[in-house]
Amino acid sequence: MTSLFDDLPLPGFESPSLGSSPAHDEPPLDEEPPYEEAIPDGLFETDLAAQDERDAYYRNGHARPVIDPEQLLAGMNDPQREAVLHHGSPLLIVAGAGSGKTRVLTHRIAYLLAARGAQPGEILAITFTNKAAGEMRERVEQLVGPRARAMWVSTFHSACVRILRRESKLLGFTSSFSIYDSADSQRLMSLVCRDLDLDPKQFPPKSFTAKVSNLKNELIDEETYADRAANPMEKKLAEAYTLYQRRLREANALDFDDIIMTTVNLLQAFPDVAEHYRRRFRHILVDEYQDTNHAQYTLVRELSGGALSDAPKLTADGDFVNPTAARLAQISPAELCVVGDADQSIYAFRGATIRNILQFEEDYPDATTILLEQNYRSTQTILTAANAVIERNTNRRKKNLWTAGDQGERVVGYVADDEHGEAQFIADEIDRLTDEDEARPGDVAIFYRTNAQSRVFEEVFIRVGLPYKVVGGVRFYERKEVRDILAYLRVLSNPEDTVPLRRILNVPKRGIGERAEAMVDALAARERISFAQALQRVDEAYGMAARSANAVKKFNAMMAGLRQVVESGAGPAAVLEAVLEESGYLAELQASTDPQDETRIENLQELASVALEYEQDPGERPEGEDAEGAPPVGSLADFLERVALVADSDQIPDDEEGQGVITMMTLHTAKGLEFPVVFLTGMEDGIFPHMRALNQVKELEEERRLAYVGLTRARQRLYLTRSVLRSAWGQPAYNPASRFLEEIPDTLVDWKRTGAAAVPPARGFSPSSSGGSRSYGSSGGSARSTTTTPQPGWAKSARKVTEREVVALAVGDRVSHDSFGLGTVVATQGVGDKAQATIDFGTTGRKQLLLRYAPVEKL
DNA sequence: CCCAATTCTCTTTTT
DNA sequence: GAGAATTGGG
Repeated sequence: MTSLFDDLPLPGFESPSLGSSPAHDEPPLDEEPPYEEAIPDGLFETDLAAQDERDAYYRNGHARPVIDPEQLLAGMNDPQREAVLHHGSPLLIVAGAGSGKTRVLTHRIAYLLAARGAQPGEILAITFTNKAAGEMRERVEQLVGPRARAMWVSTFHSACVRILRRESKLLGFTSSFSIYDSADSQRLMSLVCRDLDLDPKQFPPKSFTAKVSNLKNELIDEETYADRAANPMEKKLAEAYTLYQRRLREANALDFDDIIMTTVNLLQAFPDVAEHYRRRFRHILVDEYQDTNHAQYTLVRELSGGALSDAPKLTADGDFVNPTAARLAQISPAELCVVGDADQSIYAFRGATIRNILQFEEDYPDATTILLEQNYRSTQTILTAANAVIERNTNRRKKNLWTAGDQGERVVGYVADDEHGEAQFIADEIDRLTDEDEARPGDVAIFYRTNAQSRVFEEVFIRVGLPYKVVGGVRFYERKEVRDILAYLRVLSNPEDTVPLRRILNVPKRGIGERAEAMVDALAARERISFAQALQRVDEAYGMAARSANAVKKFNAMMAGLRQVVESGAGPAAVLEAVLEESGYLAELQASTDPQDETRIENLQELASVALEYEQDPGERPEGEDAEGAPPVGSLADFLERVALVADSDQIPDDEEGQGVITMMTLHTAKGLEFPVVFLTGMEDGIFPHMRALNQVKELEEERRLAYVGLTRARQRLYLTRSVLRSAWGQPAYNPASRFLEEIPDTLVDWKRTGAAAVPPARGFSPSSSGGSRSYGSSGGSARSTTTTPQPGWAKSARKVTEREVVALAVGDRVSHDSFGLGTVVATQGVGDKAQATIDFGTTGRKQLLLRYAPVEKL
């Protein structure tokens, strides 16, 4: 079957048209499809139905398959060719940015099928996002035809879900288990902490959630952790972890991290299951290997076998521990091919470990490494800039990207007075590029470090009328109203699932307050029944007001009615409609006068149309054993599973016909993509690199890799912008230039504007409003406006600061303090009489000072 | 006992 | 500036 989400159109996007392979990585492959006569027998079934299917397939615009192995190698450089041909030992492809790794991967798969007799069912290809999986499948399909559909090309998470659904009985849950996303996990952990009477100040549920996630990524289960917990904090965490897991189990649910960890446990605990998958998957390919965490690493190892540490387990007598283990040891390892680039590892914060790639050779002693350094994407100028930045990282395998192409234009730099000026410059520049036919909106991408930075761009772009799309941020599926309605569907699909049940209990308001809920909870605990069952027995709840009990009964009746709708065989769209009506949710929104509720209704309509499109085209039925345990195609459960694992990057607009839209996203989301024109914004110390990374070498290096990823996304034009003044969570702050800017050789950058006009306001901020933020040096772009020049936020407060002059400080300034002595400014915050500075006084330590009162002097 | 207004706290990045 | 926790009003 296709990867889980291939056919699910995402809100706000045209359905991707099949066959329009986004231009990526490489010069286009052979335009001319091979001859049909050349297709050997067996590539397609020969009966008539299959013939019809094949004809329809080609009429739909698919290229004819390439079956000539020689053609698969045409136009490749030597290392690429070697990577496609290699066989016999584990293969590590170190693929620099833009070096054609997707092409190598897809052609390798095609080659396995065409020339090495591999069956599609023997292939497992793993990527990190559904979009990447979909693209890979599509491109392989273009090469080898529809037989590619029997391959598993999917994300770690969907592949594991598939395995788990099939084997769920072994693990004691049903195949219809729910998947908790991070918001669900968060909520569940909050409930757990409350049950354990933990002081949220001392033991914040949020950090517990993060810690549990880390433990799972390290494959440490709750029992193991409980045994080793030493200090009070760890003991509490162990308690919470244990209860959290129990609650998940009771709800027949798994969280994101469980999906991987449980699959690993399954393979390790049941050798016959491991044997099954090892016999099945003879070729395992992993993309973005540098982003695998320990759990994912182990998963690959268990699936493929053959790692050094994977020696068969023997008893003291030298016998295999059991017959299955003996058989397992005899299965030759799968051919493992991993592709990655340590320089692009940007997910260490969630447990990815570079170790996996750096030590691949140690784990697999007979491994071969192939290095791809030739870049087919960017100009040499861009590559030189990127190389210069990444070279600052230590402990890194040397790698030098180069291109046979042009030098290209210089990188453009711009320093704005504030973030509005930055956005305005970018808008003007895009205007110019499109007017002069240098680029279409769809060619342009804007990257930033944090999602919050997108807002200003949106404001300006709306005003000047530039078409854009923000990828990520408050995601569609994380909007409150969408989650509320999905929670109804989840309860209908899995009645014991407590987290969504409690979410909807009083949404919309129906008179079941906190107290009533707590009483139901108490009843559940007393009777040792689930929350759902306790709801059905409200009458037994102690101390429940009659009014509340009635409200609960009304709720029960409403849910029973909805359940009937489900049992009558209605599809997800129809059920969703019934929920909107019967719950009163839609009515409440319609009655509201809050203009925000109108967008909420639109979002729900969007959700309804997603459901409808799913219902009309629910995708293909998995074949044979792949279907085992999976929810029936078209069912509510299947629909929910598809929406549960959607990622930001799955929503990136495909390069459609026409002008396209400007794409805005975080640097993390940008990985794996490329655009002719790229704006890297917010190049300021404290923004990028992020404040929290400034003081730690390791984190700073990860930020630098992130910068490297950003720089190497650009094909032809690269812009680097920063702003002198920027409002961050309420208060304005001055940030110095990003250190990454200084790491790029001067000669490569053409500064269109430097910070000259933007010296931080002089001492005391004498508020001549033209001082700090003048109108932008816009050069007659059609769409510009001075009205949005922010009335300097500090002007008002600055007026009060007349009695005493506030020292204007910037990061790096040396100061002297009357009692603390000499120090260095490490951060500044706020402006006017609220201006603060964090100052490092060496042995005295670090102090945060309100400058209005602090006796400091700038040196 | 429930709800609405008010006051706080956050924000890196994500499957 | 938004979302959650908290407090006072009904």
